[in-house]
This record gives sequence, C-alpha cells and structure tokens, in this order.
Amino acid sequence: MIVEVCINYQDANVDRTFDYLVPGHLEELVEVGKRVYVNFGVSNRVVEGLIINVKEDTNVEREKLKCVLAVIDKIPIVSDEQIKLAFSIKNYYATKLGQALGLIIPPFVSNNEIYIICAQQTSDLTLEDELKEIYNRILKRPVSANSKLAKENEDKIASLFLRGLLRFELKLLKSLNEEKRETPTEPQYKLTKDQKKALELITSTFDKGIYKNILLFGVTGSGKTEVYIQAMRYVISKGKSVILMVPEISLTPQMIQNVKRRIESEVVVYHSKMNSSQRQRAWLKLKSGEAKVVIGPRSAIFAPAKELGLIIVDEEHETSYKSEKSPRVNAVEVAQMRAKINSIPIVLGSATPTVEHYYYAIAGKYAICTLRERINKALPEVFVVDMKKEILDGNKSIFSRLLLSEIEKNLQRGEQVLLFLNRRGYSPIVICRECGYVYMCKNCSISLTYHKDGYLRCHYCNYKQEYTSICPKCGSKYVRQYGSGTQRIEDEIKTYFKDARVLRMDKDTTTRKDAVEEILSKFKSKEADILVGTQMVAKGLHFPDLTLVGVINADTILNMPDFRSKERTFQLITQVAGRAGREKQGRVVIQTFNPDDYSIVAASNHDYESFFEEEIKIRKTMGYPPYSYIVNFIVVSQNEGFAKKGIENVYRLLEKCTKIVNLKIYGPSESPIFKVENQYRYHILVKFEKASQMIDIANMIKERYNYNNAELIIDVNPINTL
DNA sequence: AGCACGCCGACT
DNA sequence: GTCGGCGTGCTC
Repeated sequence: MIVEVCINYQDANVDRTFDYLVPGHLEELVEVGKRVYVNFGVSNRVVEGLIINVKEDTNVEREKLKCVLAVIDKIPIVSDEQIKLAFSIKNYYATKLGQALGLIIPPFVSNNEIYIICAQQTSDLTLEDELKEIYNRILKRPVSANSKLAKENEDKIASLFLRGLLRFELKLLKSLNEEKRETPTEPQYKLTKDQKKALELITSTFDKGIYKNILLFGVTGSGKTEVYIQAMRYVISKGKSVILMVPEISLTPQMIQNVKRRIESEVVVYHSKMNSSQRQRAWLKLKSGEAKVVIGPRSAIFAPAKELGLIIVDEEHETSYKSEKSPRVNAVEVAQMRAKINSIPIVLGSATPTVEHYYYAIAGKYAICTLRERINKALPEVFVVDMKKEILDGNKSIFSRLLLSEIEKNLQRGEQVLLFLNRRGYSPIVICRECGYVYMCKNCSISLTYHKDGYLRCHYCNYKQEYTSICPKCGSKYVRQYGSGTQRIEDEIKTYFKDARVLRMDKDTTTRKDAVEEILSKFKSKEADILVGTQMVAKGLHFPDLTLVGVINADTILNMPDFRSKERTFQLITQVAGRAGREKQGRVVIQTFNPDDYSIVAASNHDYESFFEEEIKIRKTMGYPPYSYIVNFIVVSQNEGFAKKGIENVYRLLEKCTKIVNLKIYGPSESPIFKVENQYRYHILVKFEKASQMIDIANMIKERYNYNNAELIIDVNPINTL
C-alpha cells in the first residue's frame, strides 16, 4: 500500500507530492486527509505531511521509497471535498498545494491535538486507555528498516504524544461543562413578492442540485437577511449545511442573533477573536454535523461544513473578502469554487454588486433577483456639496455650511449624526514649511500620520516616533500638519457644537476586545449625538434616530490610482448613505471637490444602473475586468537590487509568453508604495484575454521563477495594487 | 527549508 | 595542488 503525501503545508519550497510505503501495521490507519510523520530528504528529518491519496502502486522506484513512520490523526482533518478545493485554489491562484492546504487545515491543529479531541469523540474506551493503546500500537513496532533511525524517530514521536497526554487531562475537565443552546422560536414571516421570488429561485436551484451563482441585488433595508434565513431553513430541513459569509463579524450582531434565533440546527460563529479551544469546539461541531450553519468572515469559507448545501455571501462587493497576505485568495472566488465542487447554489447579496458580478448577471451567466422595495422607509435625500465653491466663498473649515446647519438642526431635534471620513489619526501629513521635508516612516515609503497623543504613526507597519515641532532636516520650527483624520474631525466638531456628545470609532478606538460593541451600544442608547468614524461605521449599522450622515471627503478613494476607484467610491457613499433614516426620513451631505463625477452623482441618486452603465463603458474601452483578467506579479526583498533582479527575471519569462498568447505587460516598475516594512517592492501588471490563459501563465511563471534572493508574490485578480 | 554537488578564486 | 565561495537542483 502506497500513500501520496503533501509535505509540510506552509513553506517548503517544493510543490509536488511524494509517495511513501505504508508498513503493514499502519495499513488500517491510513486514510486520505489524515496527517502522517515521514522521513524527508537526505538527512531524514521527521516531517509532517498530509495524505492526499491512497493507492496500490507507484511509478517511483522501490529503492527510493521510504516508509510512513506514524499516522497522526484518528479521523481525517481534511475532507475529500476540501482537498479538491485545495487543488482548485492552487491552480487558480498559482500557489503551492501546501499553501492552499494551509488555508484549509485549521490553525489550531498542532502536533496531535486533533487526535486527542477526536479520540474523545468517538471511543468507548476511556481517553487515557485509548491514547495508551494508540501509543503502543504505533510506537512499539519497528517503523523503519534502519534501526538507528528508528530509535531516534521513536523518541521524537514519543515526546509529541506525551505532550498530547498532558493536554488531554485538561480537555477532559473542560468537556464536562458543555454549553447549552437556546431553542429557536418557529415564527412565520410574510415575504414581499420580490423576496418570495428570490427564495423560490434559491430553493429550486438547490433542488436541482446544480452549481449556480445567484445575485441577490437589493438596497439596504430591502430584506435580504430574511431571504437568507428562509433559504437556510429550507436547505437545513433537507439535511444539508450552510456557510454564511459576512465581511466583518463584529458589525453584524443583529444578523447573527436573527439567524441563531430562527435556525433549527446549531449555529457556529467564526471570528478572529476566538481562542484556540473555542475554535476547536466550533470545528468539531461542524465536522461531526452537529452544527449545520457556520457564520463568519473570510476564513469561514474553509470551514469543515458537512454535506454543504448552500453558500451565502453577504455584501459580496466587500474588499475584506480578499486576503492581503500571500496567498492572496478572494473568499468570494473560493466560495464559487466550493459551490462548483459540491454542485450547489451560491447566493451573492449586495446593494452595490461588483461591476463584474452584475455584468455576469445581465449577461445571463448568473441568475439575478432584485429586491426593489425598501421595507421601512423611503431612501434618504442626498445633497452633494462642491467644496471648491466653499473655498471660493471664503469657507476655510473642513465642514461645509450646509453640513453645519444640518447638524445643528439634527441636534435641536434630538436626532443623531454620523460623520464619515476614510482616514484615521489627526492629520495624515506633517511637513516643514521651510525646507519642504515630509515626515516619513523609516520602514516604508509612506508619510507619517500625526496622532493626538503626540506620536507620529505609520499606518502600514505601526512604526511610531515622538512628534517634535522642529524639522529634523533643517532645524526650522515652522512645521505644520496638513489634512484631516477622524481625530481632527472629532476635535473640530466639538468646537462648533460645544454641548454635543461625540464618539469616535476607528482602528485606534477599537483595539480592545469589546470596544466596537461598547461604542455602538452607547450610540444606540443615545449616550452620544455624533459618531465620527472610518470605514467601520459604513457597514450594516442600524440606529433608529440616526437621520443625518455627513461624508467629509468623498474624494479620498476617488483619487486612488486604481481602476476600481470609482466603483469603490460609489459603493462606500451608497453604504454610508444607507445608515441615514432607516426608520425616519434621513438626509446625507456629501462633501467633494468632484461633484460632477458619475460615481458621486449616481450614488446621490441611488442609481446603481446608471453608475454601472458609465463604468462598464470605461471598463470596455480600457480593457479592464470583466473584459480582461489581471494578474499582479510582485517581487519583494529587503535588498533593493535583489528585488529588481527578481522582477527582471519575471519580465523575461513573461516576454517569452507574448509569442504564444495575447497579453499586455505593464512594467516592470516600482510598486506605488515602493517600500513596506523595509521590503522593496517591484511589480508587473499583466492583462490577459482569457481566464484559462491567465491561469496557465501564472502557473508557468510560478514554476520557472527560481531566484531565491527575492520572493515572488502572484496576485490573481488584485483588489489593491498599492 | 536543508543538504550535496559543482565549478571558480586565493591560499597553506 | 585544495579550501571554501554560494549558484543549482533534489528531496518519495
């Protein structure tokens, strides 16, 4: 018996599998998805590997074959379906199989912890007895022909198992206090016509057992959640499970509450602040099928849901679904792969769908349902203020006259205000007026942001230094802070409205574990009149008395050097605007220097279609997605010269491809932010005509790039090219 | 990642 | 002559 093993998931610079011989005493233990210990390389290091195939024969010469030393897991920690998913990810994102598996294998799996928990789950023996039995079975037999090595390996493995034995006692104590669960209450909700249609489409697609993207296009407050819940109930009633993806768990407490209350099965919530034992419990509940619903952000798409029947991606346009760390996967794309593997529907919900997805929907590639009505109230009234004109009229304030007067009215009425600015800190640039020196991060090519606590901070690497008002370059004392962040908005708004109670929500005020919930509940219970915040406040929040939203500067995203900047602007304005007047009539004031830009005009008219029409024309003439497929090849090194050499290697490889397929190469050039955390970055952007060509060439470059002095990052379908 | 193999410069 | 530099390639 032979097993095909993927060695050391994460970093080993090998992207192939290896065959190992299974000794007789391990034959009944090996299974696809279990981990094994094997000898690897000339020095026979003991390494961990994952079995991805069990077979009778191999092409490898017998004398090369080594034996499996031990089987680590009692049950597979990765299912067949998840292994298929790993291969899809490897192929599409041009990663190594190990990297793809690394996303799927739960991070808490270390040594034999899973073995221990699983033993606890399945055995009739006491835990300790079973562990001892396993220990004896695996270790008290010859593991390899070479007896010297065998002894060393035994010692190594024995020590791993002993560590496990110590842990198991703690686990035993913990498992005695099992959590209890609220029983769901079975209320009937009446659906609107549109909701009914959407639900029917989802359930009938599910019944057919086919892979299909269903775009659920509905404005904020049109009742998407109700469609999700009823669809989930249907799928669960047929014995299947559901993954519900949300962009950020701490901002969707209402939805989670709703789902928990209305779903028959146990609901597991994944979030980044869970500790290792909470994660283990969640993982096991899904794996065993005890829980049929998992809700969570990006990582939830890798959850071990058993017999998956439906995937729902809420706010599918959110960029947080894309990982910024290598491998740069997009959880929405991964969700599509997983839906395809399982032949199930995937629901993409949004009020502002991505241009690509909407394009596929109207082209007939995806199904689409539109929820037109806003269930409670009319949409808010939107005013666009031209800030050029404000300046011409002598208004030097950050706030337009209209915004100030609207805030005033709101405060008088006892209603609440939300002020949105996409930038934290006090001011983003500190500059010497004598010599022009801009305070820069010493690790990144980024200007430092002045914070109110007297420190200058880099928002890329968190480097901080004390602020001195004397220029470090020329010694002048004419140093000035330019621009505004949320801290400054908070300060200045207090000078205009001295009695107003102001709260601020951004990365700086929410580092503590429950900080987000605390700020939101304070605002909800009307302990504050004005909430100032970044991106965080734009999403999903619902406050009955919030009737005015101010967008301080709509241009921050618009001016980014990215072909999606208009789309992002439209989405963000629409989203923040959606926070106003969810029950009473709301108003929105948008401050901008580009009042005529179509993304801003369309957002102010709540008109997705006309935004889309303008945007798709530009995408077509410029050859951007969905009319092309983009890959960003980035080469990174601490040494500038190495990075440059690396990107030149990539360029040479790409040039050869121009003879075979039609592609457009932009670069090589320095990345827009050249240095990040002391790493120099060069990149080449490549546009392909066909997805298949993109995949082939990205994989070819990955295979052939062998310059070890600089790391190559392949970003397929990049969201952020900075 | 490790480790060996291999092909060039400055040394006992 | 040979010790060691690290480029290249392999690991079942």
